[in-house]
Amino acid sequence: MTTPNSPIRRASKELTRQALVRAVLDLLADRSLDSLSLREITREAGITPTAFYRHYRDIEELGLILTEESFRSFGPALREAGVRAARSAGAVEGIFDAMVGPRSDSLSHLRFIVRERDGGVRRVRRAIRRELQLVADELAVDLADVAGLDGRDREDRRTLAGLVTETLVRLLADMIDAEPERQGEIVTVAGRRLRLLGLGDAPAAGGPHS
Amino acid sequence: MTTPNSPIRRASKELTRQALVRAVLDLLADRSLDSLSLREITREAGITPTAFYRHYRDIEELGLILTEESFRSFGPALREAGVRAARSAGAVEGIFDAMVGPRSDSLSHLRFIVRERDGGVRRVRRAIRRELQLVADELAVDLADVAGLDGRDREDRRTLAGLVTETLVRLLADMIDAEPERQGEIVTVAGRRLRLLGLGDAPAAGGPHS
DNA sequence: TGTACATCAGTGAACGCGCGTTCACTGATGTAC
DNA sequence: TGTACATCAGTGAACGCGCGTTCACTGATGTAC
Repeated sequence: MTTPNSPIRRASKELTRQALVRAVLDLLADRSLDSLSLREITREAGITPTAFYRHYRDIEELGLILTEESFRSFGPALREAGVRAARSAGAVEGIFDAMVGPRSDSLSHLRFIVRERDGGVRRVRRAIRRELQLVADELAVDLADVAGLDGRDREDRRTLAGLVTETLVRLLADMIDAEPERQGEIVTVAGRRLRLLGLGDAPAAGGPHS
Repeated sequence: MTTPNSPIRRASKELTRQALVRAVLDLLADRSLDSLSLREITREAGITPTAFYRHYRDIEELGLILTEESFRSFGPALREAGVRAARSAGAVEGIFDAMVGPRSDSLSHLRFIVRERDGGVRRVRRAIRRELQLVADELAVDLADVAGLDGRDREDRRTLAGLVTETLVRLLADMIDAEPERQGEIVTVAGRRLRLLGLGDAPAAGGPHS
């Protein structure tokens, strides 16, 4: 009556789930979540359509899982990028590479978040917005340790963190489908925005480093 | 050999086009452009699927027309809102109502722009981004007339205009599908962001009015 | 260790349906004279 | 003003296809003893 758990079965099921997740991330390269068909996804994942139901009720549920998974890597990376940008607005040049380079999935996670943040699936949209809010709030805490910002009050740091988060997300969103020759300009604009927010190498107290 | 133009035929064709545009705007309430089927759109517009081809090659082309049309009303409204916000960050409270109230189509235009800005149709995405860039650039020019900002240089005003535009778009995007009880908080956050940008009732020279 | 049974991820056939696009057409509107 | 012809937005039938979901099934893995 109780045989649900076992190492091999668990591992195998987890593999299929990962295949489904990756299939959606790949298909999302130039599509949006609510335009994907269940058959397309399972075809890409290498299983039959029927098997999908062993894992998720529908595509929306898979989308929520994807949100969670995407933020597991993207969340901390964005937070870290925010701190670096706050320390030195000039650091923005390396942020795109830093966020996409390390793990090869990062690019597709980023794309998923950007695409579905205002996309056609309400629950996914909401989940993404909530997660971004959390990242901004955590960043606000981190900012207390940044030279030049330690004097501001908590509400002020939260507002600043929100603006930094938005600026970085926009930077990344624009970068991922810009032609290479336009990427320089996008980075420059983001740098100017961060400086205008009074970050980094600004006339505030303390230099750009520490 | 030459009978293409005539008042009645033109007017009738224009009516159908408007019906198609409105159909897409309505369907986009909780969907994204690339998930709509041609048959759905024509059904909603009250014509046969075949008739669609008398007007547009495909849905993407209709999406580009929609972008143009949406910005015809939304563009100037956003620009105006930017100026008002720059004059007084407190004015942000009325911006959502001001932008959605006057013309009943405004809400759906706004939703279209927000949803498809990072959506699944590349050419539409690009068109929307380009239009938003134009609005921000025009706003930058307007900002030269705002008390307290007239001293800044051109590049600085452009950067500021970009940040104001992003802040307002985010405000609107969050407002259009927030529960009513959360809308107050969203407006408050936007107001704080604008003040942090040094706008409105800030310690700059000159009062909020004129 | 060996055997009999239970679990359950994945299969493959089948269903009815909506899809995009084609085609030859209709009939109201417009033009020529 | 009347008539014969041209235009062209919209029609309706037809096509082959991929869709989501159901169902009874298979067979590898796990458990009891």
